[in-house]
Formats: sequence, C-alpha cells, structure tokens
Amino acid sequence: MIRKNEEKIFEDYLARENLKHSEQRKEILDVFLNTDKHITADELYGIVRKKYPSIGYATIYRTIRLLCECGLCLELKIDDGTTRYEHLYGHRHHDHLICVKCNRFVEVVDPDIERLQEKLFKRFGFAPQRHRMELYGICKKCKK
Amino acid sequence: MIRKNEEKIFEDYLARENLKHSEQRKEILDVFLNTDKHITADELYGIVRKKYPSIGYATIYRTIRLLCECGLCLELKIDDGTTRYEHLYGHRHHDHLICVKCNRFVEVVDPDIERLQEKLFKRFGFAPQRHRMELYGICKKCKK
DNA sequence: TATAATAATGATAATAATAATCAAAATCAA
DNA sequence: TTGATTTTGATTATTATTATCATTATTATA
Repeated sequence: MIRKNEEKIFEDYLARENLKHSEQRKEILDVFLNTDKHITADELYGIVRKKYPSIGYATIYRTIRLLCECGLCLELKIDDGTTRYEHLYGHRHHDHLICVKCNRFVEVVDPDIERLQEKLFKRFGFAPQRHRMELYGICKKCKK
Repeated sequence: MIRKNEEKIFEDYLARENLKHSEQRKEILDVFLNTDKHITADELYGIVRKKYPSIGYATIYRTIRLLCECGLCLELKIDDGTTRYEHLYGHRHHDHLICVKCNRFVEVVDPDIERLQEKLFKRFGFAPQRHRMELYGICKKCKK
C-alpha cells in the first residue's frame, strides 16, 4: 500500500535528478510510509529485510538520504544520541513531547510558542530557517 | 584561574563518590571553565594538550562525563551531528539561537515560552524533566 | 526489442566518535 | 610509608554511517 502522492513526489524527484527507480527504493518508501513515525535506520532495515532479505545497509542509508532530499523525510537527532526519521509530507511542522521511559513521541504544535519563536529570531537579527523543540518528561502511563 | 565554586562542586562530588582528584582533572576543569561555551570534546582535548601533552583522549571523555554528572556541564547534541558541552553552573537554563553559517551560539531565555512549555507538559500529562529548544537561522553578520 | 550508457546494488572496507581494556603510575587513608 | 584503590594513557573495540567497487539493473534510444 503506497500513498500515491508520496510516490509521485519521490518519482518526480528521481526523474529530475536523473536517478533511476528500483524495486528496493519502492519498497523502502512503502515501509517507511506505513511504519510508525520516528523510526531508526536500523529499524527500517529490519523491516525491509523481511521482504528483501538480500538488501544491504548501504541501500537503506542511501534511500533515506534521497527521501530527506525530496522532502518526504526529516532527520531528527535525539538527545540520547540516536538518529530517527519521520514523515514530512502531509505533516505540518511540529515539535515533540518525548517520554524518557518508554520512548513515546507525541507531536505537538503550540501556535503561541511558534509566534514567540519568530519574535526571538527577529529580536536577535536572525533570518529564521527552522527550529526544534523537544520536551522530555515521563508520560502518564510510565508515571504510575 | 579556577573559579572556587566550581572547583568545590567538583571536589565534593569526587569525595562523595570516593573518586580521586588528579592534576589532569583539575586542568580539564580549568580549561573547560575558561574557554568559550559550547566546546566539543576534540576542541577541549586540543587545548588541554598544550599544558599536558601526554594527556589521552580517554581522560578527556572520562572527565567530561564526571563534569556532567556533578552538574557543571551539559551535553548538547546539535542538529549537524556534533556533540558540544557547555557550562551549567551559574547559568540559568537557556535555549539557543544558532547561526548555521558561522556556528555562533546565542543563549536566550523567553519566560513566556517557558511558561507555555510547562503548560504543554501538563496538558499531555507528562511529568516535566527538561527541554531543549534550538532556533536555527542566519545571523546578522552572515546575512550581508 | 536489443543495445549501450549510466546508475543502483550489496558486500565490504573505511571513518569517526566514543567507550572498554589493561598494565603502569598516581592518589590517599591508615 | 605503605598498601589498597583509582586514574592514566595507549591501545583496542564498538557503533553508526559513509565510501569503494565489481556486478547487476534500469532506461533512453537506435
């Protein structure tokens, strides 16, 4: 099950860059889109390998890079040192509440905070590019 | 030039944990405190080595860990993949404006944002532990 | 459709940051 | 001062990611 829009974005990007499509790339995109958000390269590799046992690690990393370049994927460096990837298409910008016990991610957007961040950029004379905000704590389930 | 308070915090911590003091640890703390903020392990190593040419990389990493444990140092994972360390003692919590061109760090605190962050934690039933917020952009100097 | 040019793949080696190991040296409590 | 314990520096190990390269797959076009 591939979402048509995302598939088209990827294919257009490949065509634009004179790159070739392949079964592996199709499968990696499919798995990425159908899996939980905030996946690691290793987790993605583990799932893709079920269908493509011969797939190499390098292909996973190469394809993730392409997905990031064409705007379908965002790389996140988490405080614990891991690198995770999340869907970008059809997802507005958001920040994260992260449970330090169970590693659960909750996506949040607070328009008031966003507005204040813009003001901060302006106050210090910075041209805004992007921001990240992560709130680390212990979620309801893990508290009890 | 060592600041007495920090030195005491470190020594107390070592005593409490039944660890020993050493010239190397003293020197690393001294360099760390007197250097610019947001230093990498490699940069710290480079400076300390001028006074202690025989120092090993492992000692740098080991001592950084101790400094983090005793609350004098905070580890920051930056979006570009580097790990940097900043002073914690005598510095209230703050967030960062980061210039993606020249790598300049500006420390900022916005009490309104802080308050809204606390509200976000509460709204999702999280027990707050800490947060990080980084605003990436291009600073005044690099714009022109 | 066959071909030729180009790119992708998978296996493997390389790299870079950090951590673990261990014998020798330093610290410190008694 | 000594002896137990810790630290050190050198080195090796580990982990995530990237580069290399021969083989295979894709694709434009004849």
